[in-house]
Amino acid sequence: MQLRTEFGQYRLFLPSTTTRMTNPLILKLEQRDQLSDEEKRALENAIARVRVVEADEDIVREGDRPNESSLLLDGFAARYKIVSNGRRQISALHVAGDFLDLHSFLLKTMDHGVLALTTCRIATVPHATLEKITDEFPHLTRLLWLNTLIDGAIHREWLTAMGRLSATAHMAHLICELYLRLKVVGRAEGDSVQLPITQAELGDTLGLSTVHVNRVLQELRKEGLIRFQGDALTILDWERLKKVGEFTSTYLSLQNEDR
Amino acid sequence: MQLRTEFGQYRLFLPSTTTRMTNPLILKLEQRDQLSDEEKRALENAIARVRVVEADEDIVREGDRPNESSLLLDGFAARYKIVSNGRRQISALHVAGDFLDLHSFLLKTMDHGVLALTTCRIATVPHATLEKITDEFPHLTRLLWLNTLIDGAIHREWLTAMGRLSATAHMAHLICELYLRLKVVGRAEGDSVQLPITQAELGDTLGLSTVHVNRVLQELRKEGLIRFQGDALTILDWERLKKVGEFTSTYLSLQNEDR
DNA sequence: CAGCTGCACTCACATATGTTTATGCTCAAG
DNA sequence: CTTGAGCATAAACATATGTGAGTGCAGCTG
Repeated sequence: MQLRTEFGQYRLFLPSTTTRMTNPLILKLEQRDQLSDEEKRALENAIARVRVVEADEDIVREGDRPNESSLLLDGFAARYKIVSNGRRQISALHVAGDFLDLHSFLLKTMDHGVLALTTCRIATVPHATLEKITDEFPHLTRLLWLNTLIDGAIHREWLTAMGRLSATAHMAHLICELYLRLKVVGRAEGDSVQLPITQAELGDTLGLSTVHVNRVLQELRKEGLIRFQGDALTILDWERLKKVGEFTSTYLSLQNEDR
Repeated sequence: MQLRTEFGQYRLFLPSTTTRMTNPLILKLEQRDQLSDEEKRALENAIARVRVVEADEDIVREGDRPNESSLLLDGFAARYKIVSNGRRQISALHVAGDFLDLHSFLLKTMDHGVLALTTCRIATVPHATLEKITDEFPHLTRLLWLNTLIDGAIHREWLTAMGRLSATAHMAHLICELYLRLKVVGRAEGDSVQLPITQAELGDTLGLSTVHVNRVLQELRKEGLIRFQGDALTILDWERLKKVGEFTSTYLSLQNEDR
């Protein structure tokens, strides 16, 4: 099966029965480096409480100065900004295991909002706890930093796709990325993932109109690259999809290394 | 003078005679938080050597795994990526005081190249030294982290501008940003900055063709918002330029806060 | 001072993507 | 069983931006 090759090299540690129970952040970090038991405990203990946010509600608002950061345990969320004529741009899509606003720990003021695309389970980590972690756990601090660096790498990749790829290629690129990111946190089943995102939301992500999103998706379907009905996205031809989207996964840092 | 209001609130510490001598990174960090003498010394000592890279040469290449990070002391540099048809996208522009690849400390493999747009003076900081700093100076570590977070915030802002603003607004936005960033490190003289960037490079930054960059610049000139001859960029009407570019400076974190 | 070279700038024309408006699903609510 | 909301889809038309080809200037270089 085509996907085998892509994933063989990442050596995913995904005991399929337990993944949904494991803290997806730990799952994600362990993909990139070793975590000591003490570090894992520090992370688990950092969670002050867990809350649920319903779809289409704001998780954080632009202008907020939160004193805690939100870790997404389950669901899909988006960082977004509204510009003058009411148009919206989504600058990041988040899946289980992602910190939604870890940067607010140091940036202080939110320069964008974060929205729940689906019902979201969210763990909150007080900034005071993060400060304590940075004082006491240098290695864990580096891994949290790494987390934000990967966000940055994804932003750069999106910029490139947005500026220099066709709408079709851009969409293919995004699909490749989301598929891999979901896979890493145990949210893929074979070649399929649940992707509960409307075409309008995809448009706001890619900087396209909904009409054009629709055209582009149909092209990818017609080419036999994907199936996408309801929430179920299936990759039909990974290699060709990668090629169309000019996708290489380097920027996701899916390698386990000492950091 | 119009600019007074915008800058009054940032309380810049810029003894104009000394700025060019001071390490611009320290200048930049002190805009955002207090640095102890010990921290400043640690930063100064982190510099292993200073090198000069000529215009149009690569500073780091895609695929590299550097064991040191480059701090730009003087000049202009760009992070870029080439896509299949030879088109190039610039995902970041860097000025004095910016780390060009601080992220390579933790990401390990460069997923993009960094290019000197002009002759660049570059200080190199070994990753081993950065690791030592993260082990011994938690607060300084947070400030370095902050540095990469601001890069991320700029990426998000560019994404929004690229996806949802017109070419003209996008250009205005970029000009506002560059002006402020140069001002913070003492590279502005009144309403003017030296901006030695060609229209082709601006195109690669904004995701536009050179022809359209030219059209857009002429529009901004015709509107009386800027003057831009040779390398000299002058802001003629800051308030209107901000409005056209829908620019707000929050994302640059120009506030001094405890971090 | 002749001849390049790199850039800014132009014009005519091409096209990818946006806009507007409408239709028809599907699914939940009544 | 009907209604309505939210989406995906469609077709016709509009436009912002790209493409290709060329001009002219300024500053090097020999």
